[in-house]
Parts: sequence; C-alpha cells; structure tokens
Amino acid sequence: MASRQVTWKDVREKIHVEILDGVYAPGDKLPRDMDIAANLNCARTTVQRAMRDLAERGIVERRRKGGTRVRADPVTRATLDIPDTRKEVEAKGATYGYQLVRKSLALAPRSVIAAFGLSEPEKMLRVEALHMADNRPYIFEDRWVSTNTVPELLDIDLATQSANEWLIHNRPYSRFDLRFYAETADASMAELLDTRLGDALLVIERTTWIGNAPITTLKATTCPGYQLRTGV
Amino acid sequence: MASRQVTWKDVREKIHVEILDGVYAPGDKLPRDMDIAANLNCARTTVQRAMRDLAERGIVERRRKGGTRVRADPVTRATLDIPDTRKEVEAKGATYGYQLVRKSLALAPRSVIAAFGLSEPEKMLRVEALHMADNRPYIFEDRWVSTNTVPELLDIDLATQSANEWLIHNRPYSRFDLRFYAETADASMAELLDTRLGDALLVIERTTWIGNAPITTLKATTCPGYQLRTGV
DNA sequence: AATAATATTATGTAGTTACATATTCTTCTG
DNA sequence: CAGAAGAATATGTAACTACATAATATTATT
Repeated sequence: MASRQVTWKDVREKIHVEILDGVYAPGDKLPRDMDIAANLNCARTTVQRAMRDLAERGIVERRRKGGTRVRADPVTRATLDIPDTRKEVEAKGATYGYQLVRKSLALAPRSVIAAFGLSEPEKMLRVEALHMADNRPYIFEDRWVSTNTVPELLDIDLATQSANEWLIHNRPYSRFDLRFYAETADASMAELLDTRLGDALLVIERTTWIGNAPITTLKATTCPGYQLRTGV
Repeated sequence: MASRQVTWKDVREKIHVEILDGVYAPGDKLPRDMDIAANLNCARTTVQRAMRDLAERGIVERRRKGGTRVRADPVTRATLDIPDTRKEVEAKGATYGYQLVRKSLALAPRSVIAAFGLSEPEKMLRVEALHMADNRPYIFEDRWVSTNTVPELLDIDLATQSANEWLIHNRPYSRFDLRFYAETADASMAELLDTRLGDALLVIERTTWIGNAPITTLKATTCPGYQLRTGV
C-alpha cells in the first residue's frame, strides 16, 4: 500500500508520454481535466497544474470551454538566458574589461526609432563601448538611450561604468525584445574586435522599455566564435 | 465598494514594480509569502502563484526555508519559439519547397557523437536537404539521425518528405539542446544557398533525444538576412 | 570548538470548494 | 437561413486546509 500521492509532475509526465507515443496526435483533443483527474485518482487542480506546464512549453493548447488539444504545429520552445556581459565573462573564468569608445548626443536614426515603436524622431544618447575578456575584445555594443526616459545617464561617467550596468541597477526594464542575426565584419568592426575583415559575427539586438517608455536599444556585435546556447 | 478580488497577477505586478523601483535591490530578501498575503489581504496561494511566476522569469529566487530574494545577477530570460520550417515559410506568405541534396550512411564524426553525449562512435544516417521559400533557398540543413533509435527512417523516401517532418510526427523528442552562431559561407554553401562566398550566415544547431536515446542532431544554415526574434 | 542530531521554518504541493471567464453550442427571432 | 440572444461547459483562479520538503538554526555530544 502507501503508494505515494500522484504529483502534478507525474500527471505531466504521463500525458506527455501519451502524446509522444501517439495516443494523442497533433490536433487531437484530450479529455477534460476532471476526467483525467478521476482516471488518475487525483484532484483537478493537480491536472490543471500539469496541463498549464505543458501549455507553457508549447506542447498543448488550452481554451476555456474549448478544452485541451495537442498543438497542431509543434514548436521548439527554448528558454534563453542572456546574462550581463560582465557576469558572462567572469563565469568563463576570464577577467572582464570595459572600454568606452565613443559617446555622443544625436538624433536617433530611423531604425532606432522604429525599434522603440516611436513615431517622432528624437535626440538620444549614443554610447559605443567594448567589453573585453582577458584583454581581448569580446563584445562591441552600439547603444542608444532615450534621454527623455533616462536623463540621469547624461551625467554618469560612462568611461568608468558601463551604461548597461548603470541601467540595470537604476532603470530596470519591464519589457524587452530580442533579435539575432549574422553580420560580416566591416573594416571598423574588424579593428574594434581585433579580427579579420569579412569574419562572420553573431549580432544580438535588444530593445527595452519601462512600461511604454523606451529605455535603450542596443546592437551587440560578438567576437568571432561566439555561441549562444540553451539548456533543457 | 466591490473592489475586485486581488489576483495573482496583481500581486506579481505589485512586487515587480517594487523591485523595479528599488524597494528591493538585487540580492535583497523579500518578506515571507504569508506576510505579503496578510499585507495585500489575499491568500498565501495567491502570493505563491505570483512568486512562482517571478521566479520562472528569473526575477527572484526562492528557496525552501531560505525565503525569496531578488536575483543578484539579473538575466534577460527570453522564450524562443522555433517553428517547423514549412510553417515558418508559409506564415510569411511564401510557398514552401523542399529538396533532398544528399543521403548517406556513415560513421558519425566526433562532433556529432559529442553533441549526443555518446562515448562510442556509430554509424548514422546523414541527410542533407534544402528548404526553400518561393523557390529561393531558405535554410540548408545537414542532419545526422541515429539509426539505432530510429531505424524506420532508413525506409522512408526522403526526397518526398523532409526528415524533420517525418521525425516530428513519428519520433517526437523529449529533450533538446540549441546553439546559435555565425558562420561564413564557403564555396559549397554559397552555391547551395545561392549567395556570395563570404556572406555571414546565422547557424542554428539542434540536438534532440527521446529519454536518453539520441534522435537527431542538425546544423541549419540560414540564408543571408535571416533573423531570429523573440516577443516579450 | 568541531560535529552530529534535532527542531524550526519558509516554500512547495495536494485536496476541496466556490465562483469567474471565455467560448462554444443551442435556441430563438426576424 | 442569418444573426442575435441565451444556456451550457471546460478551463482559470481564489480561499482555505493540511501536510511534504528542503534548508537553516539550534542544541546536544564528543
């Protein structure tokens, strides 16, 4: 006797295996939570918890009254953690270095205005800086900061502290947006990253807002060989 | 009167704002769920739900008995959906095309064995294929499939159906692993993707398992200009 | 004072009940 | 038969209770 209680992970596993085994094919409707609960001899809340997890993973879709069904178009849903660059470098056991390349105040180009979803062009702070690992260039960032949202940053000495670190600690964002693509190193990037002209570089673009107010948008050009990974 | 009940999203929002406002700084300990619940006049389960969400987003960390604290090293945690290539192309309003380039049976190279975490080299099925959008090359995939785990694939006509689609419908995976990086187009890739030698291309590598059994590992080289995006 | 055993405690989870909400399904109406 | 109004229903959420679990803190032991 004394078989342990059915946990929501047990339920999730059971349903997942049934989906993997083809008991329920993509698009198929699953039984109601209540029926599954009765079947597995547990509470509906337990099934609900399991189902929510499967839904969050993109394995099933749930709709009120409509019931639960296996996603017709299975997606690979991955969680990606992009750490602070300093932390990332230090986690590799390297020494982190930071260098301000340029700082200017100018009318933001249309691409920046578009990334923020603004309609009117406006003056913003542009910060170009280099992150280094063991004195070798690691990531070059070209950043635009909304001076309307973050006027204080104008008074910060960005030669000492990276704009990113200041922002993280003083103006955390509530919403963001990410884009990844590959780009060829032009002459100036090759020089900055100490690499060869024409090298393929992974670029990470990130835009952040606090509420609806734009904070910053940045284009991080990584050094050759840089890889982005996801566990799980 | 009749102020609606406090929902877990209300609680999450409130705590999140307090963190954003610096009421709780990175590393700081938050009150116990029970105290927050008493404070906001709701049940502990409601606070628990809110806290779990914040923890899943990488904003706070929770430990039994240790309590809840704001993550010391804030990360940008993003969810990335990588759709089936056919679906992706069709979602753009283009016509999907598929073309088998080569199929062979060979001893998998060390990189593949390593990706799977295997110790012994083994013979696997290699499938090279091209995905097209409106008759233009879109993604080239170089795939290795474990014939131990998926012997049936040997009998499938891969000129008609892509290995990916067959696998998705017949051998769903339970675990996977993703890597992104940039690569320069060499002569053969330039020809396959109908682009120029030296172009920077975004590469997506994916390895999948069912339980601990390796299914497939693939290197998807995307056409120039390809972008990977995440909402929220 | 170091180590092991024990108590304490904050979060995690399951059950139950009750009601909210978003759809879908049905029925009524023109 | 089309469209609107209303009923039915599966999932979503909240409260409350009870207990499980994993750390941490305390006490006992050598």
